[in-house]
Amino acid sequence: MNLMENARIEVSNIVKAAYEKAVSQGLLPQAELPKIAVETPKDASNGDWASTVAMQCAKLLRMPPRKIAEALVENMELDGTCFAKVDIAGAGFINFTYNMDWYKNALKTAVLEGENYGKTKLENPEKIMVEFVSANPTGPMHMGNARGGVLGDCLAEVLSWAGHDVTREFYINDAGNQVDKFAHSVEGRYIQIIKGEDAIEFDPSWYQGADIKELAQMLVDAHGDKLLDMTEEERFDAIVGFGLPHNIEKMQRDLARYKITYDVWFRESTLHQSGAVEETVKMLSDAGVTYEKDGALWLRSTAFGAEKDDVLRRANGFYTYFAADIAYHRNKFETRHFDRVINIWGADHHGHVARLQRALDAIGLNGSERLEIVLMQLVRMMQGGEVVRMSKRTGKSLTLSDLLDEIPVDAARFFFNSRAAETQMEFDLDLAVKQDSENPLYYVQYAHARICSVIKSATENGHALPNVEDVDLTVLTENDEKALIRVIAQLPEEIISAANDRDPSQMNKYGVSLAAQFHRFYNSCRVNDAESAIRDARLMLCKAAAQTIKNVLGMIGVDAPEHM
RNA sequence: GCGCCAGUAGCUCAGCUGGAUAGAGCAACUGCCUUCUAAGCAGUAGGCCGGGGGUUCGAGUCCCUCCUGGCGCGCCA
Repeated sequence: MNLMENARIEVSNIVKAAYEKAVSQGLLPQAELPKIAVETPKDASNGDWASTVAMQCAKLLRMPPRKIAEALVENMELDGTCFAKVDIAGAGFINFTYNMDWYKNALKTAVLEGENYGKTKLENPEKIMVEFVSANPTGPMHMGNARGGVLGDCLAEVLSWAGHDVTREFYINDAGNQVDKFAHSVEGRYIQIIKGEDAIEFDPSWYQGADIKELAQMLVDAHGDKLLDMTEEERFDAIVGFGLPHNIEKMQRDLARYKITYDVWFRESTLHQSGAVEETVKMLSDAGVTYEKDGALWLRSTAFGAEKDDVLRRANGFYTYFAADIAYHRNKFETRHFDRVINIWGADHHGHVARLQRALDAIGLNGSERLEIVLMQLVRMMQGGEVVRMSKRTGKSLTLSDLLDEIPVDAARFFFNSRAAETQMEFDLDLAVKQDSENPLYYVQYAHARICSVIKSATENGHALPNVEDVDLTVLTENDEKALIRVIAQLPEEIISAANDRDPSQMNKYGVSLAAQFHRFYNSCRVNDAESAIRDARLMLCKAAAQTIKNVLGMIGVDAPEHM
């Protein structure tokens, strides 16, 4: 249990005990109290914790809130708790203030736990898969993938810090219509290269990106015109067999450059080959939720509240992406035994969330509870004050590797993790390139570098970091010192909250507030000029702050530089 | 038409399960380096929290409704 959670429980217990005592003295009427409301005041001058129980119960106890608060506070026992004092404010707020022991413990915990500070150990960790990006291997990754990549990677990391057993997975859509389209696009360009532009008319359904032409050229370089002699099927296999692995390797390289590595790359085609798709569709049929119409096999989605039924197997005999997706998720739950699966999807896929969950429900996998989808709004790219349209057809899209050519990886990662998934983001490339010092990332990194510099300077003056057990931490009584300790102490709860909300952007916000409090401390409290007892305690505080920043930045996947 | 997400300072956004005078950053203005990194700090200015109803001790937060913006509603993925 972390210090914050512990304090919350103590407040609740103190209030409950005080109520019992007040009742026994006849100060308050006997009643069944609701769950004691405990919160952290926004303004630290109102104490570290507050209970609004007095207002909450005014009606129930038929007394003015302040009277209730007075009766409670009179009967409160703080000995043995982490609080030094309690007082009443405003309409009847009961405010609790930490004692020095709490500060001492908080700081010591951070120092001793070091690079593990913030981690939670769960008795029953969940086995969670985070599936993210899963871009089509038919072309380069775009800016939406850039955002999804960071959100997924950071979410996975946060979940893992919160104590879960996390697997990162990339689903490769190497089957279906998109692959056919891809093959035809490359084939067309291949023929154009061999026989000339006029030999085959450009088909508007082709992908138009330069990458398609490059692939065609590579095939020409490797095989000359030999593909023309093949049957259509052989040619298709040759193109796909070369093109997809080529693209997948490129995606892996780009993602590695983006500091994302996956545990599993899962191919959709394996589901078709193994018969898992067919088998899954049969399960749905056996469950009685399908029917045939117009030569196709349909899922009775309307029975689950959807507006329309969905096709599982097309009239041409091929399974739809939806059917494969059900099979894929069945594989996640049934074959690989994940307790929970979290997918990061673009908001444009929101229509698929419910039907996939319901289809899984229908085959007994409880998708409504165990499959969670984080919907991410797509990113609007701005350049020169104009929206840059992303389009595979025109091939004009900005790719992930373009982005990384323009701005540092850490800046991109921090930026894309700075907002919750559902907020719409604008990405101004012009600003991102030049905006260095305005970027909050540098604000946080700067705090870390500053601390390292302070510690280095201490060491150079013969004051190496002492052992935390040998330092009297209770000399840290300045407001900015205590405020910094309080922020540091929040880390474990911040991580748990980010994990539970599936919102890793909370870690960015926390990192900024931590850096801000350090900068304030730095400006008001000298470390190396202070007398030795205070200097040592402040050095400990610096060490804890640096470690906390480093852990937070590490979670986001960005470096904590020692000097800038 | 239906569904999902959003609407808070000039701009980009925080605001946790309803709580105390609604907060940051950028932009503007004023101070602070003979002292550990000024990529910093302190301060000033800037707000019918989209509109209107409702719920209650108390609403930016919850409910209803309307307005505006983004995205969906394929035998594509």
